[in-house]
Amino acid sequence: MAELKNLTKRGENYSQWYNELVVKADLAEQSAVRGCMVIKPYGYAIWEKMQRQLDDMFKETGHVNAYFPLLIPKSFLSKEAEHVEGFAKECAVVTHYRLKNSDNGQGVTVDPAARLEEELIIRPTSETIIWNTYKNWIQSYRDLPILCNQWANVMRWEMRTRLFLRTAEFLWQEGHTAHATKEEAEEEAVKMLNVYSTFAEKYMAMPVIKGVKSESEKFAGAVNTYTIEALMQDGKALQSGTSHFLGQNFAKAFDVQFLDRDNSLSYVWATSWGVSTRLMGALIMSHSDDNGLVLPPKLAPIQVVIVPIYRGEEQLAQIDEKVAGIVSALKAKGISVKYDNADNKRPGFKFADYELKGVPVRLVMGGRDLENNTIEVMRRDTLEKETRTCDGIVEYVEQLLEDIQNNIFEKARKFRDASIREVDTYAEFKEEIEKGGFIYAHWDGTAETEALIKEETKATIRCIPEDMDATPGVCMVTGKPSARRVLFARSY
RNA sequence: CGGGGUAUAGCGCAGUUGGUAGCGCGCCACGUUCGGGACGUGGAGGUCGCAAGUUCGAAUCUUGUUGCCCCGACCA
Repeated sequence: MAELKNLTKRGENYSQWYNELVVKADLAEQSAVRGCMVIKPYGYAIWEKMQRQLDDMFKETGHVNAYFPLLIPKSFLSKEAEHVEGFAKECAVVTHYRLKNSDNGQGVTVDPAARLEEELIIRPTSETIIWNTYKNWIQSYRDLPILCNQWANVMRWEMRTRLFLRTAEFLWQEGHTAHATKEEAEEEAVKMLNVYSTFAEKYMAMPVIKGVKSESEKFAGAVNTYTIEALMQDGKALQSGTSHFLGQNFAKAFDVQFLDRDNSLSYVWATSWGVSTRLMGALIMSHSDDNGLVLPPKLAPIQVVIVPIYRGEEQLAQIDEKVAGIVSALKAKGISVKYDNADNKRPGFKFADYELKGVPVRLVMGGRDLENNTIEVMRRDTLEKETRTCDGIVEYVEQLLEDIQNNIFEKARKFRDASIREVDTYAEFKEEIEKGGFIYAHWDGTAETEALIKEETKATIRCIPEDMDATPGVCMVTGKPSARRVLFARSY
């Protein structure tokens, strides 16, 4: 059992608070392997719920799952110029295929005789290996579209890592689609971005801003990168999912052409899109409070926990019996419920522990309740407690879970909305960016200005948002014409 | 790769002028407890990161070395 007390307050040191929370709530821990993470059963249970929901949504939009190799020949990676440029600096490379006993008799060493003729790259993303494969799958327009997704691990050798937010190895899904027309591919990229934003808002209860990345922030090898950007409680933005319109870049790099209806040969149009275990970090930093995690009911592995308070085994037996009916009725409604009658922890400990773990609803039954046919109900989002009659408790809890889901979304949305400010001068921008949140300002559209702003303020263009005011103006830095305001923030 | 820390029990730490290892939490056993993080009694657990050196004697001093953490550069 983790040490539960003395979780750092959120305001003091957000970074430290986040780290402690992840560890103490039993979600994950640092592994012995550099930059890698062990996702513990409780954390993985949340990820599994995310996976299942996303997978359903992919299926509904016509996608199928497949699996491609972990290792990518070096030559594949270098076929698309921008792509290799973007990823080269963070690739782990396999150079040998055999070990041998060390000469000094201690342990094993890499056998120099077993050097690979061509090095293999541990995938940082799978576009190249997949397009090398799609080449063989596609001859005619009748083979299109291809709508594949894969659930996989990838590896990016990051300098500095943080649990869930940036680990050297991470789990994700990556969709890779091939289309006959540009329009269809663009539509696909937008469609999947919408799947992500729906998932974020409806399931994670996390409001997001949809938009397009600037030229310098887009994916290496993409024509356009669509993104959902969320705001964390410390005022920093988090890119939570991306969908790329790849144009014909990878088709040209891997020579994937198809014969159209009119017998003309053309290159295939592509998209790719992904979300990762980073969403776990997003979830944690969107809702948690000083008592620990706050999980949206739709993703909570345990939605309802029931704690008995008793004197003596006889009373416990009575409570067990009374609770059993409630448990089975809740389960019948598809609600996941845990009855914790372990006798080695006292109630107060259990209360604190389940709050730390973000369980949305807690029911408590003690001797008084047994006499009165009542039960205490506590909701995690507001920490409010009330004692209610047991009659109709199942329906009440069912409704309460829905209320909590909506409430934490609304709370996060209000926080996010209040953090978006329009700014017209660079001086004002510099001042406002210190306060965190999103700044909506005019920019002349050049990479130079963007780089200058990043250099001077550490703020980046998070996206050119889809649903926000798009009237022209003048750049806050250079005074040159600006097509529209864009969204700035400091980010993870 | 730069700058700053740190390394002693599973975790968090103390250890004075060099004298042979300690505290809290956790863990195990038993008992009493149980409406917001219980208590008592007993117990298990450490070649003090690693390697040399100084010394009668090193967790402590010297040199080397390695790991980890924080701050930058890089990024989902």
